[in-house]
Amino acid sequence: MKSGSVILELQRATHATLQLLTTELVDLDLTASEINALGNLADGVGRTVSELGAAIGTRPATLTGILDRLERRGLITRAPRPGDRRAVLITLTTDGVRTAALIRQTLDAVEQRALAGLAADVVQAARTVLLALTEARR
Amino acid sequence: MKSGSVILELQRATHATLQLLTTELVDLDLTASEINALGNLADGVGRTVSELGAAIGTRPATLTGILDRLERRGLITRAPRPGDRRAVLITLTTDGVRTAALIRQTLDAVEQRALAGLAADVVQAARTVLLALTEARR
DNA sequence: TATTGTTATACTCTATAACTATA
DNA sequence: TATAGTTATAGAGTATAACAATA
Repeated sequence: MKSGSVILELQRATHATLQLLTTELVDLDLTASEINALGNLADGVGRTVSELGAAIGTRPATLTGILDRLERRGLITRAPRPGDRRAVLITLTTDGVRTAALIRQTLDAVEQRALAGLAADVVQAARTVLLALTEARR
Repeated sequence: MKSGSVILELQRATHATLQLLTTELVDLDLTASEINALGNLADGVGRTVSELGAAIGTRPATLTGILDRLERRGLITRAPRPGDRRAVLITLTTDGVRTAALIRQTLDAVEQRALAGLAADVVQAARTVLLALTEARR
């Protein structure tokens, strides 16, 4: 065992699932990043640009363009955050809630299908490893 | 437990490790995709464009540009594959071997550092899940 | 005819730095 | 002065379709 690199396997899995997701959600006409953003907002909790950027791994400058398109399509709104007007709070619109729910649904379906044969503790172990890699520092 | 989506956590971990990697390897002046390609070629086994594309999750049309830059920098060579001259066999040059080795070394170091506290069977479980997600079909 | 890879096009993502507005 | 986000720019990744060479 223990042949390849976990990190290379990680990137492989990410590309594969991303491609599968955009294929299944092709009718929404959204990019992978847009799907990722909406998927993270799906819980209905508003987030600032920085917070969302940290969650999906994109810088604020990149996120601006993604949010521009989502806003233009009426899926999110941007508003200054009460208490600190420098920050921008991103919230799903009614349409956005519906779209995000569909994304989460598809996400869960893909996940269940892919991991159907695996024991719960195996999946839980994977979560632990993913979290450790996410928090890796130099 | 079991709050978020494994797939969203997967993408988060990928972004984080990718960013860490390019930071640690900034002296090589390579993009994430170039690092990914070289990391996959590091075992010294030649691969066709299709094979490498499948390994790193990019389409042949995308890979062409990545390979163009790696070839221009003298890290890989392209040659028709004996037996099927339609296919292009990608091989590391001497410089490429050295660079790929450094990448694998850094990859392993990041991985060891991040997963230091975790039991071997937890990491192995994560590999199983990553493989299952990589092979997910609709 | 089918397959492998490249090219062409248009759009999206990315990094960096400069900028605005708030704090 | 510092922070949050946007804008500007240039380069890289992406999907799709059309194409040449080979099978």
